Amino acid sequence: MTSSGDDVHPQRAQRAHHEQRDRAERLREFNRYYTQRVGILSDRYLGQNRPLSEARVLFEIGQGVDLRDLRVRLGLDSGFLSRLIRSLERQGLVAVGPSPDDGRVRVATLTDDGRRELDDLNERATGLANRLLSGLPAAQQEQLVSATDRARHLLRLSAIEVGAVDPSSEAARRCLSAFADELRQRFPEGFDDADLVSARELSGDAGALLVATEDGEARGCVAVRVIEPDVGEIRHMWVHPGARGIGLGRRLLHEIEVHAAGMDLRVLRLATHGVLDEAIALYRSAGYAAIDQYGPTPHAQHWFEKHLGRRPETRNASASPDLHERSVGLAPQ
Amino acid sequence: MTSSGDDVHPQRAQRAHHEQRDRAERLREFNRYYTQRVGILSDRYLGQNRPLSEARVLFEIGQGVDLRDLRVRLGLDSGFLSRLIRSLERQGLVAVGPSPDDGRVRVATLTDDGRRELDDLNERATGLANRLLSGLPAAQQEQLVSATDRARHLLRLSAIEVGAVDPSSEAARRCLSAFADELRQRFPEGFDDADLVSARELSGDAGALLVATEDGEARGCVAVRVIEPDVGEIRHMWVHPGARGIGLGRRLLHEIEVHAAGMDLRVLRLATHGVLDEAIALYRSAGYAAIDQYGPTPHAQHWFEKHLGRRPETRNASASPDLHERSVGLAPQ
DNA sequence: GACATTATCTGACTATAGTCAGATAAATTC
DNA sequence: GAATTTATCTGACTATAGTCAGATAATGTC
Repeated sequence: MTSSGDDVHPQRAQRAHHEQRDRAERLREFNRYYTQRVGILSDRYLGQNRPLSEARVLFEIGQGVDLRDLRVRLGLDSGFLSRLIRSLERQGLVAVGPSPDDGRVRVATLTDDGRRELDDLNERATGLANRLLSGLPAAQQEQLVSATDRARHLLRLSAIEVGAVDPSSEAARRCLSAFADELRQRFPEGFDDADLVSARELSGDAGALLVATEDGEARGCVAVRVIEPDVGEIRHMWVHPGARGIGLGRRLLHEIEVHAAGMDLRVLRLATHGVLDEAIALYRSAGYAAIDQYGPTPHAQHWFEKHLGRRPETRNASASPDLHERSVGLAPQ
Repeated sequence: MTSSGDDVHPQRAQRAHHEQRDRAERLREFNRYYTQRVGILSDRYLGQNRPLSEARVLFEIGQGVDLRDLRVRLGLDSGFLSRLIRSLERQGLVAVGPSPDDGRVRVATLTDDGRRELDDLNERATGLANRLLSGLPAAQQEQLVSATDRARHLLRLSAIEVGAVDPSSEAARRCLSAFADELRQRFPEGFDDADLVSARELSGDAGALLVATEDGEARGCVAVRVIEPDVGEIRHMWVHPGARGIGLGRRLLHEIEVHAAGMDLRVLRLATHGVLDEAIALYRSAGYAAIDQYGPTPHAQHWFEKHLGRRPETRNASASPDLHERSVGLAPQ
């Protein structure tokens, strides 16, 4: 599915394996330090006199929740949750009543006291975070939260699976129609579903469709279609609005390049609409060069091309950092 | 001690407060996501059939530890630890014996079985980290661990306290002598303690000495000395070898600038030796401009100067990101 | 309308994590 | 060398977190 060590040269494969092992150790080192020092933020320190599980439930209730949802979300045993809720009820922090939709389901809401308690909890958590930050000058505070933002985004990205799907499948069609819906809104001239590539053109040797899914939900797609011998065209690059800014576009582009290389394509072209600035910036930074119009490309004002090397991604760690950064696009998006 | 919101203009103070609040929320958001998704790395998933506390003890024993140290390091009740060790002993994973130095103290070591078990534990933890990373292409894996490295360094930096100390105190002298020891090794011509600024020149209106401490241990220092009306000289900038690469030099420079501004100094000068490249790079990126020699400065080949604005740090978030980055040094060190 | 399913609750358990008050023996202080 | 301190151990507790097997009532399926 993902191709981080797909390599024919044993030496390179060896090095890639080594690099990944080191990265795992770096991640573990972070985890050790973080849980030791910041575990405070989540741990019982927040609950003060309250068990952690009760505090967690209080956090999750918010505007009122089905106990059923709560159980699933927190992964709790139904008996355990029942008792937790009962205890919070006795403390006057939550009220439970039947759901209007389903008489079996019970809904928990915060009482005024409960809301106050939750505000307190939040206050304390933010206070702890602030105390942690206040040790640093503003510029370094900003660097710290930028780093944690970035890490959070990439952790989320790592939970998204990207893989080839049958373009005529229900999932594929749903994803493409969400893509079409968005283009309809963004293109001044509108967009017609007929401009989508047919399922036949994305199957077998003719092309491929990759779909990105997070917890089973489609979060983006990208397609490639053979337009000449050795030449493929990237189509339908789309990232769900709720998954933007985490590097999914860049990853999809990488994955489709790997897939295209696997189809023995040597050149990739693509056409894009002038209103899609963020896409244009992505293509440029991923090594695509502007070219003249190369064929019938509806809704397009910009055309790009990239020659795939033997390996679509240069992982040349021994080269200068600058070169590396440019070639694989380490620059922030 | 630290100056992140030291501001005379109420409006600016307001905004600074707002910014810090937002940063706290970003940190909390990271914490929520991280503990939920990666808590796996540290949590009971590692211990498999073993309670978390036993697994933690197993991790910490390593080459053999005093139970006394272990108790302090893990913050455990002595009775509790005693029972944990007893349980691991019964499982044949650790052996305990008396300490050769102190008959009261007991030392725990891993048996062969214990070592195997620890290897297993480590294997599993690295495997989990790898599984997490393997969802990403190599370039984005690298971005992720770079972000966590950076976050770890800055979290550590936030635990370091920087403050003015009496330059004739024991702590100050120890720190300065560590500084002098290092210069003796790095300067081809050697270094004489007589070249250190006297305590008198760093006291009262004449100057100041800031020391950075982590868990009570000195990790660096920096001094300022008034050399002309309105003009101060930065001296004795030093970061402990074990605390390099986390941004402490930059922070010390910032703190001394704030301190100098508080002494109504308007210009800061400094002189540095040619072999200290990393220091020279720091001064440049913090807005210091090279100048001609300005006075008797032993062991120096480079001279720098910076004019302090009313506020030594521009926190001008509304300016272009590029400008901001340049002025406060967001560039990686 | 019989039957299966689902959401919650209750009672009875267990495991883990810890706390606290002495007891004991070695080391340190005076 | 007596008194104090320190490191560990033991026994007796408590709190938290969780599991599991039914019981009950509302819903969905046929």
